[in-house]
Amino acid sequence: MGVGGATMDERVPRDFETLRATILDRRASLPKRIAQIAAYALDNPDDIAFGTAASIAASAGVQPSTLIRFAQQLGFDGFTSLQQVFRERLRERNSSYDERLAALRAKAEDGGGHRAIFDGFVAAASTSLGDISRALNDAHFEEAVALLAKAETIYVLAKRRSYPVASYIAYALGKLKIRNQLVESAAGLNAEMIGFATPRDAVIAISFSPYAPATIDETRSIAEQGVPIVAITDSSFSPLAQFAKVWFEVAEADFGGFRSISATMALAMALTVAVGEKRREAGRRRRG
Amino acid sequence: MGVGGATMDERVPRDFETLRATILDRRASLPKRIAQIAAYALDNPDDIAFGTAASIAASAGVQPSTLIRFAQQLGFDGFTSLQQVFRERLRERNSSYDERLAALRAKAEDGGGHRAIFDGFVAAASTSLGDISRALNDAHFEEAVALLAKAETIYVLAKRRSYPVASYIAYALGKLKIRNQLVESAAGLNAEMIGFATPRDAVIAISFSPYAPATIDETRSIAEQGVPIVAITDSSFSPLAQFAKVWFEVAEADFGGFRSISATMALAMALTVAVGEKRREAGRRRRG
DNA sequence: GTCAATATGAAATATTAATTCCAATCTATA
DNA sequence: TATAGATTGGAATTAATATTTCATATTGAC
Repeated sequence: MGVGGATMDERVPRDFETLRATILDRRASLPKRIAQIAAYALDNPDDIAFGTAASIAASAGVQPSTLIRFAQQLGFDGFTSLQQVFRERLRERNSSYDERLAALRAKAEDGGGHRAIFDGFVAAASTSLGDISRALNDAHFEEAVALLAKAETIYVLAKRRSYPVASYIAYALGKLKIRNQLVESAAGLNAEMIGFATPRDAVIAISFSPYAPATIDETRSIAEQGVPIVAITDSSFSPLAQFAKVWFEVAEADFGGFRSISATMALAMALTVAVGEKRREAGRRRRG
Repeated sequence: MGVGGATMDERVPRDFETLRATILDRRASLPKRIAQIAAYALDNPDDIAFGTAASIAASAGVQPSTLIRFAQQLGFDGFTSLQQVFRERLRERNSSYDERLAALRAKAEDGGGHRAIFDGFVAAASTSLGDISRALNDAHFEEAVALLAKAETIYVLAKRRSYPVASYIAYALGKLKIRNQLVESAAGLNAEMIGFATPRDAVIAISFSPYAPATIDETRSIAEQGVPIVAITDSSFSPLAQFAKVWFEVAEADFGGFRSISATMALAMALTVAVGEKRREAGRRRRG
């Protein structure tokens, strides 16, 4: 005591890369069984993340107590805390942007200037794009495109935060000469407008939590008329999903309480252009 | 075989996609708390993979027993076996991510359906975000924020392709309780609306080549009334630039003839939120 | 080859987490 | 509105898992 304890400098590796480096560094000086489990850990990190001490020890051909000794030698206070590092690694792989976002948020909060706000929104947008790129289901996309391509008129339905997306879709459809109807009558004639839709038409409905009641109601009533619906929403439990023939789940990252809209926009643009494309293909085929 | 026991049909989902489909299928018939945990599970699959029954239940706002009932309703014999499915998903995702990406790229290249269109828009959006992140001038941004923060009313001016951005800004300003006016009268009263603006107000004008003549005209006339203008446009030669106190040049990448809009959106959101922030700061200072 | 230090195996124990059970509360129905 | 059935919350119980302990084996120095 008093003279600077031996364990004082034993900095416990908190991330996988540091841990890996530490292990490789000490490799030569490790006793046989410890070395065995060390090699196993670096070769099968996923097993360490999910297994139990007993199951891992068995796979590696050692006793559970050896596994714990290994963890302790590295400075952890037991197997459980060593395992955290391996689990963290898996999580981070999936969402490496989350930390960056958190950092930016912190910076923006303690007065990092307004630039931090801008960076935050850019990061949120990038994250969202990455997520949707991974999550989008090809088959659903094709199905949605097919459904929309054969519609006589495409109705576009969205309020509030989703409205900009709807107005963009309407603009792009117009450019592509695809008949469409943005449901947004200031005069409160939405119900009448919707009344004209038939099963030969189609709907793109967009709504995110908290779902605008008007969007839900309108979607319901148009679905009851037998008009097929493509929904863009943020959870499979969204009230929109139950009415839709096809739906897309878009998880937008948020910054400062405002969610990004980039992933939704990218999806909307892709849908629109793909529908245009499909119609051209179909037209070509029909003409010969 | 033959007699078909009662539990025989209870096919337990062994992979995540099947599980997901099963949950969505039964969604409507699930009791409240079970539905709550079901929604949480699909929205936060990683948490299910890593958490303990107690921690997950707490995050989802239910009792651990509810979590177990949920697992049992799906045919698992307990939480632990349900969790296996979520863990398996993570392992697979990680191990095959690179392969999947490569396959995707290959497919996109030899015209593998409409997915390529989607990927193209995601790529365009990412590029645009990267570009603006590098190009944005901090000083200009601060200047624009300052100018807008002290405005009595913020007028938002945009047509056609830029209109979705304008509607988003108007929505966000409204949420932040900042007085604003979206100039978009269907009745053709834009000129009159603009007539009310004074030098104590401010304008956000957005227009990209080919510049909508109406936007240019309206921006000119409002500038002549001495109202300060922040412009978002795509070139320093843009007709908007000459009227603006501050302007931002946003270069959006395009795909298939359609330009991305993500960078503009990110800038718009950042401007809006930063203005809200600045007003709060100013308010705090004024009050003490 | 002997001794001390270190490492290992295996079982005992302590801890933590999953599961079950029961009373209380809702919900739909007559 | 009374009642049966379903659902839920929370504590009690049971199962599992990590950790400790101690006896035994191995290694290296003299």
